[in-house]
Amino acid sequence: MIYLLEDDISIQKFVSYALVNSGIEVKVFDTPSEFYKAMNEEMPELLLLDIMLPEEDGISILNKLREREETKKLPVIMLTAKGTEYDRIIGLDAGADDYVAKPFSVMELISRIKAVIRRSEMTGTKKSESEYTVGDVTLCTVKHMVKVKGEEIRLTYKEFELLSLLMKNKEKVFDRDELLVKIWGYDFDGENRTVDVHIRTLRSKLKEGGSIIETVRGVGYKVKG
Amino acid sequence: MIYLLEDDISIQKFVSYALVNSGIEVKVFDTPSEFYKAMNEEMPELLLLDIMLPEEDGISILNKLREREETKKLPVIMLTAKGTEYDRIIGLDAGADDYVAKPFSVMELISRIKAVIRRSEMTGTKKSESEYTVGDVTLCTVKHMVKVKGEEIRLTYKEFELLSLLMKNKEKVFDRDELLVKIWGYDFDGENRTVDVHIRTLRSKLKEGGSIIETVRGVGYKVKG
DNA sequence: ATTTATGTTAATTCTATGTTAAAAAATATT
DNA sequence: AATATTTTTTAACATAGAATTAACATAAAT
Repeated sequence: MIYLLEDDISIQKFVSYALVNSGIEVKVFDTPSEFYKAMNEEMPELLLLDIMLPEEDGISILNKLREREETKKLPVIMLTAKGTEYDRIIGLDAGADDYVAKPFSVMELISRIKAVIRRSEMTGTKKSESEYTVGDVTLCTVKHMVKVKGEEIRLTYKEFELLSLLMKNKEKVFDRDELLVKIWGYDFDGENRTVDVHIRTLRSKLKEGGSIIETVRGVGYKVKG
Repeated sequence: MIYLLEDDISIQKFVSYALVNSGIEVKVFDTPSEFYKAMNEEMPELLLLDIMLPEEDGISILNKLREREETKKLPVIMLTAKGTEYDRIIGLDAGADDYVAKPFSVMELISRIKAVIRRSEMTGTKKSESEYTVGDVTLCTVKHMVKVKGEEIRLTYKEFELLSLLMKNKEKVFDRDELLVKIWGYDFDGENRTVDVHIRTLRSKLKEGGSIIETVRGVGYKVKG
């Protein structure tokens, strides 16, 4: 779950659309007060924080977060308007994990988000959330590495994303179009049999471990539970 | 029950004809106001929403639906005119579950509808909606899996669809032609005894559980309640 | 007892997926 | 910038598995 604190509606929509379609859950807040309320109920994995906001400045919000023990290490990406705001941040900033200048592309944002989360998983103590094991196969999102019976397996980006999505949702069946949208992105318009080929290389690279990936004929693929 | 909000009469006819013939109930609305009224009375399983509408834009309707808690997760498929509208959607959209460009084929629409419903069953927290149990038999649409007394049973696509339809409507008798239309599609032109063979393999795969499927002589089949 | 509907089986046909290799695209290297 | 390397995608072909048919068996209804 990611929180987005942003008052510009068109950016809200753009970001939430992009993220949801990449399989990332988002909650959007217009105002700092709404955001603070939600923070007391559920902590997000990451915060996308606009600098210019009603009520309270983004930098001030970030400062407050960094003061409190619970939120000190919350990954934060700042959304900044190009040029104008950048200089100001440098002087005042209490340390966001990354900055993305508007306007930004979907792909850029997603890859930044993933990178920040990966880094923070590394630092943070919750090992539980970064490691998944099914049968002989262990996947570690932090190290971007997969092991089968202790042996390291080199996977490419797409292979890793695919295995990771399936393993994080073991038992759940994904149809090919769903996989394309979540991993390739909503704007990919290629053959959906591309998925099959990746499944094939995955299975073969995983060797004995490849059997955790099951074909559900007429539907798609899943990892057995 | 599916709702279709669409002002173009020829598309209304085309879609409702196609769906009704595939055993899917549809209610058609010309205008947003009629649609909103109906939404207060009965929630559909899914909404087919045209983008270009009188009174109010389809995207604006979708946004409103996504704001309200009751309709936040309503599966929505947008009907778009080819090319022209697509770009616009991407920027503004609050997240439809799928898009189908006009003109579309019946088969495509139906398979998209089924996929979206399956996926949405998965996401929703109501486990009740993705799991059905009758006697010793439990069916889970998300995992595409059936268990009898805890033991996993491997079913093929048609077998699964058949059992799933019967279990979701337990006690209701389906005649063979009805089953053919709902599972095989309106354009299947084969023997209706094909159903018998599938029932046979189902019963035998389900072992003791097979007894939940009853023959109603002279009519068809049902799952007992 | 005869007819009719359904159960059962196995051969045939069809389809989805597996598999491979080459082309295209992206990245790295010189 | 040019070249080499790796990754991704496409397309073609092979194969396993599922769907369908047809024939025969059995049980229910009249």
